[in-house]
Amino acid sequence: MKQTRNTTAKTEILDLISQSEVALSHSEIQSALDGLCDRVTIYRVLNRLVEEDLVHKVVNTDGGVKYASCHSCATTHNHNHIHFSCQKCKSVTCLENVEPSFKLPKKYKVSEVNFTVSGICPKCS
Amino acid sequence: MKQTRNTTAKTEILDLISQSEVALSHSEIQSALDGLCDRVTIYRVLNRLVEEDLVHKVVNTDGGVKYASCHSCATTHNHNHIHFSCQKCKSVTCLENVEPSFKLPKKYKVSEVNFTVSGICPKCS
DNA sequence: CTTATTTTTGCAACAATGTTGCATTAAGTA
DNA sequence: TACTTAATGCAACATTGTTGCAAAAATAAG
Ligand SMILES: [Zn+2]
Ligand SMILES: [Zn+2]
Ligand SMILES: [Zn+2]
Ligand SMILES: [Zn+2]
Repeated sequence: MKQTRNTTAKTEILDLISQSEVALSHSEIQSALDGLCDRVTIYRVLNRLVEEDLVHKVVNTDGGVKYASCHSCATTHNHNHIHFSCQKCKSVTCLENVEPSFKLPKKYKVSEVNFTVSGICPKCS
Repeated sequence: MKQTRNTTAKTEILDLISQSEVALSHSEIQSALDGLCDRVTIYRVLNRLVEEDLVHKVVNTDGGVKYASCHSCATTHNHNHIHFSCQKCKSVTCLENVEPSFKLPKKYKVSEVNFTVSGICPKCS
């Protein structure tokens, strides 16, 4: 297994995501970093962070991809909660307490879920 | 309100999607049509089909977008069912009978959902 | 059937997002 | 300090989706 190193880019990006209330997209991160590193580096760091389970990926209802930190990972480590996507302010929020229940036909083997709900968030209504 | 016309492209594309067991992506449709019309036309037809509720859009766990026909639309017309994305054969299937239940905090107003589960489908296991 | 009206289409150009190869830089370690 | 290997920057490319505009096709009207 390969090693992983702590670089400025990685630290800064993880800090940004951890300290954000909402999930962040690549382009939002790029603006926030303001030239600290290259676009490509951001993509690679994000992949690494997901790989290392320090961050999780959220696919929005419009297909856009955002990243959020795993606040509850220390204990349970699953990312089965719902994400809410506000159509007004475009924010994507983890609702870590909301885990939907569903029953698939037996033969399906589940390894990952992505539940996104869009509408109007509390702040916008 | 504007009219809508029945064109060859629209008919062919709707047929393709209706007769498919699995959800189809733009590029899959393009290959199947084999030059019948331009890429751009396919995008525009797909948007129209979604607009007219003849087809629904599925955003996969990897962010890819696919389209599926609405078999149950005649009666209930909601697209709240789960979609299953097979990591092996890459197929995306509507599980029209599986509607997850979940409870959001009161203040959120829901207008659309996208539930995707990925793993291994029956055919691949 | 012919003409008129409005939607659709094709094409070219553009934009956004993500990936890859390769030489250079920098982190961790001995 | 020097060495090894991961991480970065840069350029180039790939995919997906959008927009403007002139030409073509579908419906409606005569
Ligand atoms: Zn909002
Ligand atoms: Zn989350
Ligand atoms: Zn499969
Ligand atoms: Zn479906």
